[in-house]
Amino acid sequence: MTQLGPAEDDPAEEAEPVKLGRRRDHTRDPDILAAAVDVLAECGYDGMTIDMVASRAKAGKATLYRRWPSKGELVIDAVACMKNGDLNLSQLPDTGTLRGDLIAMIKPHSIEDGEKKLRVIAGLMSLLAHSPELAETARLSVVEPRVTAHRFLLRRAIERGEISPTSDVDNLATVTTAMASMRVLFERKPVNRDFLISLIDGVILPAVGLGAGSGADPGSGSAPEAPPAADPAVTAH
Amino acid sequence: MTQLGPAEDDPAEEAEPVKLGRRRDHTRDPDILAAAVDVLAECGYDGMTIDMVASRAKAGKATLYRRWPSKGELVIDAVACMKNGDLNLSQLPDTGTLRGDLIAMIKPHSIEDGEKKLRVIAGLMSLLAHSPELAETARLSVVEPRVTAHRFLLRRAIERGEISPTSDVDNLATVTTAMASMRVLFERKPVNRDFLISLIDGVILPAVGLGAGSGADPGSGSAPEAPPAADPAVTAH
DNA sequence: TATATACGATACTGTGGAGTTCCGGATCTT
DNA sequence: AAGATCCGGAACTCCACAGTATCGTATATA
Repeated sequence: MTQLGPAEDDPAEEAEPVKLGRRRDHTRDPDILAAAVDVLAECGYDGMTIDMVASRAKAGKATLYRRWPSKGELVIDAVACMKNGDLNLSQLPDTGTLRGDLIAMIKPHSIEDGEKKLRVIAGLMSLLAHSPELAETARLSVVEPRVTAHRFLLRRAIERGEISPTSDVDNLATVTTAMASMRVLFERKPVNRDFLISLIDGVILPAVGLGAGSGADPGSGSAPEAPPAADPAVTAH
Repeated sequence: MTQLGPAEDDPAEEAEPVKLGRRRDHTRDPDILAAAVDVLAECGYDGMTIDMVASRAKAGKATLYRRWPSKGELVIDAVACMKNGDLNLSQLPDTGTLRGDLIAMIKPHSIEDGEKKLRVIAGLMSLLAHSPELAETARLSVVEPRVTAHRFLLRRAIERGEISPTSDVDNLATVTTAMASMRVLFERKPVNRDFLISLIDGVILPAVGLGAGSGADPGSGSAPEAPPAADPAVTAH
């Protein structure tokens, strides 16, 4: 419904000229939505109270209800405003090799961001079953951008001739996000760099025929940074 | 804490001889726990009320509180009693090939069972962050048996010499469960036979060097049942 | 049959939180 | 300065649900 952003005016809402005293500000929206996301990540939907969000945003409870008709609507907006910024296809890494691209996508900020978003989703997962709208919003905000990014990198590797065009792009593009979700939600272990590299070298690359020999070091070592053996176009290092 | 089962007596509880009228029956426990699991799968932890469980089990609310001190304890027992039966390692399929074993694990009952258990976990996922005990119980009941089964099949394929001993067994054993979870919880699509086969032929087998040529049919076709090309020991068909 | 217990049903209490209302102060417009 | 509106704070109502208590009944022992 509502989109975040510093300030964005929907002209349809300004139809009738309001020129009295102060105009409709709703200038607290970003703070409130950010507070809602924080509380959701920590307490989940049912553990979150309107008072928590209000006090964390240093706002009055009435202010929230002036802006959103119910707790549910607020949460929908909060989830929607999590839609990722740092994953637009136009500025994904382009190192010349699939492995280089995948490694380059491992950024501490992105990992931390992803873990928090997963915790938010975990907090309202019981609602997703009964609210298709919220479920779709959550998917579009959290998993879809990451899967799309991976799919883009895989497709480019195919066009480059680096990997086979019969590779199962759709499934492979989802593997990393699925494994990270499993790790955060069920195993409660952090998604660190070593884990992601073990996925790349132990699952993704072998599955597209780029395995080092075949398969890889069963990821537990400290720094399995060594690139695979056979490589059609190694540009870096 | 409490384990399910048709009837199992903890001798420690029978210490003092109770020989009056009727003995401690608790004969309704299985019905109540099953009802709790059902309600959890449909409504989640916060959506579930004690009255729902009681009425679905055709029991009185007081009966539940005679047996469990609180809603939380009941839920812990309900989750614990979901621990799988049909996945003990001693009777996993043994077809002679990894692909045959993986395909043989696709059983409608097992899929349906798994989806329901995932829905239960989804319903109390927001609690897992604050209750390590419940989180571990859930993991042991739902994901651990499946991952262990896959790990067993992969290790056997290594011993058999069918796949490379450097295969990333731990990650690959988790892939199917992780992808199925993603599909059920986020994408809200059913885990059907075609999807699981596309995982086997598009991710697992290629990753261990058993891909058909390399990669497989990007799973959308109706019956991609054709086994891969090179195969060291084909016994079936 | 007499006794004691476990059970189902139902009424009850207490509490936490959603949503509402009101008010004083701050801020912008004119 | 005067007017109008938004905000933060705090009090309030209302309700759903956890947990308790009571009672009649069914069932098993003796």
